[in-house]
Amino acid sequence: MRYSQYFLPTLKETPADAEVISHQLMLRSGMIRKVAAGIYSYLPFGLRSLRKMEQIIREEMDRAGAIECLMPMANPAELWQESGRWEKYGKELLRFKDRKSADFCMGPTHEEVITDIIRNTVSSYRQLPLNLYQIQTKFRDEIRPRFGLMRGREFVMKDAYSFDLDDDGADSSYAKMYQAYRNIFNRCGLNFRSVEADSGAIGGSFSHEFMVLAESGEDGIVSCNGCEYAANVEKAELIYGDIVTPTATLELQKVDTPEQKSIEEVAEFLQLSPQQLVKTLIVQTSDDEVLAVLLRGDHELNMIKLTNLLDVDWVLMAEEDVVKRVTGAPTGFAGPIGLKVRILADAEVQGMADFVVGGNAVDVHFSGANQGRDFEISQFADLRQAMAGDPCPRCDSGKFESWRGIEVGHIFKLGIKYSEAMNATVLDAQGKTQPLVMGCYGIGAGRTVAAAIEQNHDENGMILPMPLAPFQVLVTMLNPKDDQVREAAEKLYQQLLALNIETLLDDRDERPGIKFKDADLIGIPLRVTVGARNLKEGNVELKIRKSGVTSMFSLDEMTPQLQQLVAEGLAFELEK
RNA sequence: CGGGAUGUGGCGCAGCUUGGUAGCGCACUUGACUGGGGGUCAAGGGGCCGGAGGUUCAAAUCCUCUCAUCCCGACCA
Repeated sequence: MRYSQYFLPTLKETPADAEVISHQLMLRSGMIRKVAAGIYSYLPFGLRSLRKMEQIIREEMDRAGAIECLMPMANPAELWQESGRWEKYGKELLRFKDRKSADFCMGPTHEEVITDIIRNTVSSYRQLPLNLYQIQTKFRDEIRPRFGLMRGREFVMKDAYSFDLDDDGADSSYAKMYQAYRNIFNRCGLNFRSVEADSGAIGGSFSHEFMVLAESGEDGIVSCNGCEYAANVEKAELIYGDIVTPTATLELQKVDTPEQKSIEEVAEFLQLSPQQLVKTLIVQTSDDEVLAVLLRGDHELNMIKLTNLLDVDWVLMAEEDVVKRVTGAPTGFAGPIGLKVRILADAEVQGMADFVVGGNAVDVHFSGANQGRDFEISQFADLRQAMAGDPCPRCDSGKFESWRGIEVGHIFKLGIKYSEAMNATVLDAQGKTQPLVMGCYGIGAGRTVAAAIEQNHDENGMILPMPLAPFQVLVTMLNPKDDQVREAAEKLYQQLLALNIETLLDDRDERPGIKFKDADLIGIPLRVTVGARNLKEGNVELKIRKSGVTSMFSLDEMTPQLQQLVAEGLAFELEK
């Protein structure tokens, strides 16, 4: 491709509304443009990366035995009513009516459509197992789209759905997808973790997330430094061992804590560490219960664990007026003593004595508080979020390390949730009707490209790994008016094209500085500079974008050199 | 959905407090020079100041409403 004839509108300055680096660089490098909040156009340069991502996914899905299909964006309401999600999915489901006033929605995921296809076409266990996938545009009307392609409303996703006769079959399908996913992200050159995750709204019995490690990630994950265990902090199990509650040694004492509300403030004010405080969170549930949850001062409540423990649809922090009604004080001073609601506590609290709690009155706390003596806890459970330093639940010696991650893939074992709701069954070998056991498997294609940029950039621009780079080689023709330079660059360009090396020839009539700045910004892995200075010696310069290392080759040596580097950059080994 | 902020040529911004002919840098067009890290000079083109309503002799500027975008939050009691 000739730059002079290409469409690659780069920006010198960072658009004001782009916050994260991948968003900034994708805009600046002419990969994408915003159309509306969370809705983007892919310009040609960005589309090339997206297509490469899709192709890697396609190859690995095919290798794992999945079969590609394509389902529509517009879904009729009936299917969604049948699964119950027309009501349940909430506002993220964008609904609309056709000209006949029939209800439709934009598909945010396609369990309903695929299950409908399968139930109408598959009736025998002999047609199983089956795994169908598509790479398709999804629409989810997110509460808060943000960070460019990272959380868009319209986005390209690969979604796969497996159908098996029984649990064992489904587990095997799941394991194949797990491995395919690891292969995909390895091939992209990403630093990622596959972690255990909560299956959340989609439902199902177990699930894994694939997390690209990056500071800007929206998720917290922990991984063991001694074994393979890794999990989303929402899910990460904690071990508590045998906890003995120490004997109280202090009297309960009221202390004035004027204007001190947060744990940090109170701890600072009383010259204690947050570990010596117990915080009391007032929550309300979908069952309309209000209850209190106690946690050690430096710990975080894990809403998902709490929701699962209580077996309710949701749990929220109580509204200000509810807190006032229950505790008799504004937020900031809640404590367990004298509370009339049910009190739960994180297991860690069981091992604490003589701690500080809120006093249920403005500017008042209690010190020397003790469970059993001063108040009763109805249940202890694992309710907190895992953090760095916590002991691993799977091995003896390991400790958690914590990371931020971008969720680029998520796989679920669904079980029979959808097949039952939608009556998708087959006959087994005994002629008995069985509901299909399903799994579903998603990858955000655009998000993965964005995550790759988050992980691979420097102050001058992005440095996409070879497998995702829009072009493999950039040939920079320094002065197109110099015949020798022009001819040399053209010759090199033609040689590379003949070898099917994806090459961008910067033949623009621009000054060198502009070309170099753009080259760094768009981050093509290999850059060849053809300039009069080196050409006098018959040489051209190679610069590796990632390392910045430059080296000189004769015109004839350059082509095989590039060929080898491209091949190395694309090489991959599959995990077994 | 709650809180905060911002909307002024393609991009980045100033002007708004204290109303009085819409500005700067980059980009763009033409010409000349220049040619290894966003170059120089000269001459140009482009803006219903997000939208609607109001106050006023006069509104980018003040008031009301509205739309859009971004950030934070929905957890630290």
